[in-house]
Amino acid sequence: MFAPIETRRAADAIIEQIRGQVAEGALVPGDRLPPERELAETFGVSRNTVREALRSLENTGLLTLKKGAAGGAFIANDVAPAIVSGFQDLFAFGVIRPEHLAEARLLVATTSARLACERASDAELAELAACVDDAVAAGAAGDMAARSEANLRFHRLLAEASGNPILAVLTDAITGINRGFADAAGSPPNRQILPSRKRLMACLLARDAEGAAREIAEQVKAVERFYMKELGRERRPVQKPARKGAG
Amino acid sequence: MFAPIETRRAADAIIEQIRGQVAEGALVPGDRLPPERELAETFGVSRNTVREALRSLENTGLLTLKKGAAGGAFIANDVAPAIVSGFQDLFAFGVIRPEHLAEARLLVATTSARLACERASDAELAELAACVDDAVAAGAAGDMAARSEANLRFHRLLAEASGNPILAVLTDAITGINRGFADAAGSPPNRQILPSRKRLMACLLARDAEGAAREIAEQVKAVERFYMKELGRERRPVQKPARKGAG
DNA sequence: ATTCTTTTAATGGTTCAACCATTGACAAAT
DNA sequence: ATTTGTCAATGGTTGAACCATTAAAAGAAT
Repeated sequence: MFAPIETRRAADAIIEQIRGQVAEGALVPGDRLPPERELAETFGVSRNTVREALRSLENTGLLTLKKGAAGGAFIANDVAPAIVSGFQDLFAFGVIRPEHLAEARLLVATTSARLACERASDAELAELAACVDDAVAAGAAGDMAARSEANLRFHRLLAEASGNPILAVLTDAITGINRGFADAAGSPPNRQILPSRKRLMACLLARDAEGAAREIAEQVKAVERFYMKELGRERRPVQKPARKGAG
Repeated sequence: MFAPIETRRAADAIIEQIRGQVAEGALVPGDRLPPERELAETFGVSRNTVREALRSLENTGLLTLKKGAAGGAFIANDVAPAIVSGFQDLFAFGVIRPEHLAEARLLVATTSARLACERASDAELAELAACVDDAVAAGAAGDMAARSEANLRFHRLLAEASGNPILAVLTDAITGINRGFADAAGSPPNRQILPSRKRLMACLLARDAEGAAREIAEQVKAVERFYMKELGRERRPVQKPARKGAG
């Protein structure tokens, strides 16, 4: 007979409206929203409420807030970082565990390699080759951090060369979590990685999809084994700290 | 000689601190944060600033804010929806396009099917079978919406049965975007889907990974073809609405 | 005229104090 | 034992005020 009343929070309604405009294409990257004071009047809420909405949207990468005279809230499609940190959160909560990550890395890397073989442009192949050279140079110079960065960048470039941005985002997400491992375990030896990279580049240039997939699969597995060994050696029991509040 | 000073926003610093506590495991799901007024005093900022931070974190699914006497900010690992809406945003911005989605769907579904063959428990297999039955019943009753939901749920269950939550999250993300297609294009005919589902279930029960992967791949491709045909028929030119503000 | 400096206005960032709305616990009445 | 009323804790919202930053306009010096 009577239906329960729904009371939405004002900020959530604002978020929804802005998201809706973006989804419809009425707001495209670069567009500027009215100033906060004006939005407050338009929505009939206080400026603080508008700010809560804008800040949340900025936090998800949908908006960029710039202060100053020509400032304001601008539509930005910098959403990938939010996805990456979302996966990081899932890892922090233990929903995603290292073995899941390893499996996903293998899947994403091999798929990227296959598709890159079919679709990579000459420019992308050149960039990949240059990335390998960077890793070689960094390794020769003893700069392990730079070498590690180059190796991670290689995965990113490979995913981009696949032509599917979903793979690129996933690579970022996996890399974002993996970076913690790399910091804790140190870098795997170059003598394993670099020859594999050379062979992989040869497969890419020859458009040998299965060969490329096999090559990067072996390399990914080798790196995983290295991490597991290193981290297993100095494994600490899972932190189970004192819980605060009313758990 | 002098380095540029960094002026961080107070709310961002608070977000980072809370995220850090979660990442360290000092805050686990269910834990309750101190009340906003207390947090404001602890951080030495105003309550509004605390709220901006808490609202952003709630928006990303890391916190749940409950009002009332025993209310407060609780740690929640309900992060998956944020990832899903992140992918939806990428689609809205045109970064992810339908062909990317189709490719990803194929990859995720076939991988899920393979892994589910190896790992699915009897209970999970039973749930999958029940889901197929639901779809059959809904189709027989003419409830297209329920049938569509059951079909989408099948993908979700299959991904869960793979044992890798990353696949489950990706399935949610892809489904979230695809739902728009389903609404626009209507439901594909049952006579295509259901026999395929039966064969797939047989493969799962027989632990025939390659057979299962092949089966769901064919079905996914068929559905994609259906959508492309339906949407191509009544294709509208990409909405290019009037741009607001200073683009 | 050109260049440098100053001023000004627009805008986000933050604070404060207050009040409302909801919720759950406890007490009181039945 | 059940209902009802009261109360305190807590998030939700408001409005006004002020600060900090930025870009553009105005003005001054050359």
